[in-house]
Amino acid sequence: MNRVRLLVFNAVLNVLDYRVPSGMEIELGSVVVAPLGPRQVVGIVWEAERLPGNEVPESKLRPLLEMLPVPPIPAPLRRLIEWTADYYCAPLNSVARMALASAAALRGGGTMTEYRLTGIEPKRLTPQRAAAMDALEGEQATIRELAERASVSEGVLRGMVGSGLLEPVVVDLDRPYPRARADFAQPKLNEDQQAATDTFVAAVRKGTFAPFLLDGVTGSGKTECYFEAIAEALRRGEQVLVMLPEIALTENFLRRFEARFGVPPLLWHSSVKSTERRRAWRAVVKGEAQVVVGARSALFLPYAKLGLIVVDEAHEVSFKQDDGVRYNARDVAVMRAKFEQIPVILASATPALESMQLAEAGVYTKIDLPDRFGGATLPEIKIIDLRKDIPERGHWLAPLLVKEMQQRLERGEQSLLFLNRRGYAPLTLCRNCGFRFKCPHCSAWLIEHRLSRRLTCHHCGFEHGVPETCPECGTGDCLVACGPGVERIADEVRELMPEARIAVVTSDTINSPAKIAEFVEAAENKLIDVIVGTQLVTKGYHFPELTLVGVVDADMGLEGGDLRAGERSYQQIAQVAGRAGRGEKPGEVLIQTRHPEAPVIQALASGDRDAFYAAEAESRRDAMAPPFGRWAAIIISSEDEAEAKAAARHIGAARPDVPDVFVIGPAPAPLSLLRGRYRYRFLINARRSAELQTIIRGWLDPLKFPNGVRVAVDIDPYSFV
DNA sequence: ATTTTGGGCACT
DNA sequence: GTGCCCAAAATT
Repeated sequence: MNRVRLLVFNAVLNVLDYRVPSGMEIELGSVVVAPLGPRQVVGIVWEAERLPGNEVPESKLRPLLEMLPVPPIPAPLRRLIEWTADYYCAPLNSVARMALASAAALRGGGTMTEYRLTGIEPKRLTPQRAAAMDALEGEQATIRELAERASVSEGVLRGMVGSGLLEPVVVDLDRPYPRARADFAQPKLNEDQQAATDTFVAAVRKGTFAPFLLDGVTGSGKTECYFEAIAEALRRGEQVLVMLPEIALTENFLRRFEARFGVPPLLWHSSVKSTERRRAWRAVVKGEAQVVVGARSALFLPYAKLGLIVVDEAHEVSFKQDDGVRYNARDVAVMRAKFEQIPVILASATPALESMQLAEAGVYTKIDLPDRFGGATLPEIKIIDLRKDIPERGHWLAPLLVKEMQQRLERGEQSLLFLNRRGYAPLTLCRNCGFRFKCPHCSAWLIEHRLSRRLTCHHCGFEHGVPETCPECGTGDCLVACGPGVERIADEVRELMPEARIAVVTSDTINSPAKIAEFVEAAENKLIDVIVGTQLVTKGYHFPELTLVGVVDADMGLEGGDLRAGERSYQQIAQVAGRAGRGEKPGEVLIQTRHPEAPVIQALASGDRDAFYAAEAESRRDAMAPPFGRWAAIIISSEDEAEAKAAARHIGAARPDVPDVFVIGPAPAPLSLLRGRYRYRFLINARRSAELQTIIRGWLDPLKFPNGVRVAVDIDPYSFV
């Protein structure tokens, strides 16, 4: 090869031609450095169609500068990147970027200095040093990380190095990870689990594309089943990717994984520190990383020999990325398995309708785990009609629910209240003049947080202290909180049951692995009577003494006109209901609603899941929504409202006139101001047969926009915001 | 996205 | 002719 096409990491340029200098041994997928104008860029040697007669003349080609010492990006991953860019109407290089960790990781090698306690017992200690000694027992990390962990300044630690309390340790950046052992612990499986396991193990051995939908009720032991598939891949020396929807779920997963395989898996998500990221990336590339557990971004890593993909909680909406490249990691995972020719397991207690349809159509093999493990029974579900069983004024818990909670407290059992709303109250207003606290950067109210005494925007993170007087009319003591959040529900429980020990579980309070571990330990040791939590508590936890789940507001998720609102509510409530009665004692679930007749609520109460899926499928068919039709959104945004509006009109004027494609808009997006950007939106509905992506590309590609305007295409949108 | 270029224009 | 600003073109 003396001439190559290179996918360069530059915002608007994708594939450029370069000359290969003699002596440089490159192949497809090689990662190289190339000159671009006066600067240097990293690129991947790409196989791309070359239009005959349209070639860049030899004289314009500049030579590649350097080949980076990493294995080439394998062909199946290059095909996946192309498929993703094509399907989601995204630039090739922004997809490809997700396959590389950082520029530093590409260079590799080297060492760094970490520090640990020497074990010397000092005679006297300053309070800061004493705190550090306590917090850093058994820890080894960089000064910066240790300082963060011990909540002291870096200066304190440097002082401790000087007086010999901390010692430096030189660490190899690429040091290997401890090996997982496929047969570390023997699993105990019931008959259904064994059958599922046998199927998975056979599929891993066969090593061809095989998508599975592992459909098992909460508590049926799905994890144990796919652990055996992982074990088989490990025995064969293959790598495994496990995707979890939220970092918050990993703590529980890590413990179970370590119990089964003897070592923790590798973690890959956005908050993994850069040095660890780099080490993990290099281990992934060399095939040394055996099992990688991660969020969406772990999907595009260049595994050397991937043998299995598992997507746990596969129905979760957070697998849909809503910024940057808007892809659905669950769907892309299946495509990756296809290109890699390996099995993929989608596990869920409440599969997405799309997945169910694909299973029915025979595209996915459906594996059922109908019973709870160890003889535990599914909880009994009852509906509380809030129109009849009315909570006290200014309260949100119906008398019946309160009575049940009090019984649990007397029996020494635990209750869980679920409300998917952080903070104390979703709206604060002035009783005197009606002023409402609004985010200056978003069209949204500020949410009051009593724990941190701040008003916060949940979209952009804007924060404001709670003022004494109304900023509009100046009246004092006039601000009233409207509506409930988990903090307010916790207050209500405190008032009703003063002796109860209450834990508020939201991303505000449980925001680190240590805090999660602390909470889980407290709950397991019965140091908590009532858990009040957001969606954070709906999954993954197993508390044997938890026998009552109360859903504070089952109607909340149904507002907003989102296509998947019904399904999402069903999944969320079914998941949180699954937390009850996981031990020997049976569980009970109380669902508070103002619409007991709604299909979602009826399906939950009767336990008739099939009826719910059938009803949901019918309403999707009517809306021409997936899987019967297709939706896409185009979101236009700018810091300048007029500019955004003009760009939206510009796009509207060029709308395609194609049969089977219906364009709605432009209209201000539901959140018309988000993070300081004004937003307009088109919705596009198409028949399944329509070439939706081709039509959208043909529509938008010829258009030009001012610099400050961003135009984003969202194929199969989840959030209609 | 960033850098280079070239045209138009005021000023010397 | 020279410097400066801005828009347009190029980047392989």
